[in-house]
Amino acid sequence: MVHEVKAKRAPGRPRSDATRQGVLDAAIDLMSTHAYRDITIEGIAATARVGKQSIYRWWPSKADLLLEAYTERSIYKLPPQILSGDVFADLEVDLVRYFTVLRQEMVSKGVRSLVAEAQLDETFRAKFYEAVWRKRCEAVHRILHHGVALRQIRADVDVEAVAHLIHGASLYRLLSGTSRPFDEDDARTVVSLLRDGLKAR
Amino acid sequence: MVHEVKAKRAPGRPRSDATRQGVLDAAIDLMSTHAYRDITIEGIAATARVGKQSIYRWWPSKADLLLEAYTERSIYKLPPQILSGDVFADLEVDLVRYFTVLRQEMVSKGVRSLVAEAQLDETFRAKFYEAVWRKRCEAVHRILHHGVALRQIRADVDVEAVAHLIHGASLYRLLSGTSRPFDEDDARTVVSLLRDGLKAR
DNA sequence: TAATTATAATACGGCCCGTCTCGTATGCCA
DNA sequence: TGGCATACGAGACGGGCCGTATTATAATTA
Repeated sequence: MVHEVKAKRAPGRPRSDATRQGVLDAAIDLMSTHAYRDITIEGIAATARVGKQSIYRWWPSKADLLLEAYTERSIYKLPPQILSGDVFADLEVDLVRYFTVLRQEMVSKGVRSLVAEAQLDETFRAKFYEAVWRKRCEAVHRILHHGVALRQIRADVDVEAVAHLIHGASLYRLLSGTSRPFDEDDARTVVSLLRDGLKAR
Repeated sequence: MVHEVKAKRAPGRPRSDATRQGVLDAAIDLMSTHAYRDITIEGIAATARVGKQSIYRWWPSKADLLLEAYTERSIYKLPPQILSGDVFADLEVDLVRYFTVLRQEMVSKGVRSLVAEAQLDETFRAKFYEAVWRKRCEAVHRILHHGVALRQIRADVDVEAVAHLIHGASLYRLLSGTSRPFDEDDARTVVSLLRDGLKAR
C-alpha cells in the first residue's frame, strides 16, 4: 500500500499526554498510601494538579482510571512463557510466576480493590475480566492444550474447568484473606493434586 | 445446678426486637429491588420507619447489617449432610447443594456485595469469613477426612488445598461473571477431575 | 419516683459527587 | 494571520449521603 491510513486528527487542542500521565501517576501514588475507599477523584485531581474535569472527560470512573493505571504501568503483567516438553513442569512454572506477582503488596491491594468494584458494577466487571482474568485463562489454556497434544494430559479433560480450579484457588486465598498468600510450595501442591488426583491407589 | 445463671438485665428501656426485625426486613427488601451501591442507611431507616440512630446504635456498618440479615434469614444456609460410604459421591452431593444455593439470585447478589465490602474493609473481611466461608471449608474438610479414614483418598492429601480448589472454582465463576453459574454437571466435572487427576494413563 | 436506656424524628456540618462555567492554551485550516 | 474547535486548570454549584447531636417520649429497673 502506498497510501497509509492516516490517523484522522480531530480538530481542536489535542489531549495532553502530560496530564494523562500525571493523573495515572497520582492514582498509583495514592494507592500506595491510602485505602481504595479513601481515594477520591477530587483527591487524584489535586495530587496531579489537574482540573477535575480533565479526569471526568477521559475516564468514566475511579475504577476505570485505576485499572488503566495498573495495566499501563505493567504492574500486573507476565511475559509469555516458553513451553518445555513437560506440561506439569510448565504449569508449575506458570503458577509460580503468577503467584510471585500476586504477592506484591501493590498488586494484591489493586486486585482486591478492582475485584470489589467489579462486583458492584456490571459494566466494569466485563472490562476487568477482559483486562486481567482473560489473559490468565488463556495462558493456562495454552499450557493445558499443549499437554493434551503431547498426550501427557487426558484428552477428555475439561480445560475450562481446570483453569477455573487453578485461578479460583489463588483468588479464594487472596480474597478470603485468612491464609498466607500463595507461594512456590502451593504451586507444587496444586499441580501435583491436579496431576494425580485424590483417589487412593 | 439449682441456681441458673440469670441474664443480668441492664437498666433502662430494652432493645426493641420489632425495630430490629424491621430493619433486617427492610434491608433484605431493598436488596431485592436495588443495587447494593444504591442502598443507604438513610434509605433502610426510612423503609423500616425507624430512626437512623437506631441503626447506628446496633450495627457498625451497612455491610454488617446486611451480613446479619443474610445469616439470620437463613438464605445462605445448608443443613449438615449425612455421609455415605462413597467419598466422591458425598463430595458431589455437597457441591450440588452448595451450587444450588449459590444459583439463587438473591444469594449470588448478596455474596457479590459482601465480598466486595470484604475487600475494602479488613475488619469486615474477617467477620465475613467467619460467617460464610468458614462453614463451607469445614464441610469439605469433614468429607475429605472421612474419605481419608475410609482409605478412598490418599492419606498424604492436603485437605486445605483441595478445599481451596473447590471453593475457588465456584467463587471465580461467580465473581468473574462471564460464564454461567455452576450447576450439577460442573459438580460432577470438578469431582471427577479431583478424583482422577489430569495425567494421561 | 428517680435513674437509665431505647426510640422516632429531625437538624446539622462535612465530604464528595458529577456538572457547569470561566478564562486561557494549543492545535488545525483557510 | 485569524478563526475555529477542543483541552486545560481552577473553582463554583446543587445535591446526596455520611455520621453525630438533639429533643421529646417510651419502657424498664431499683
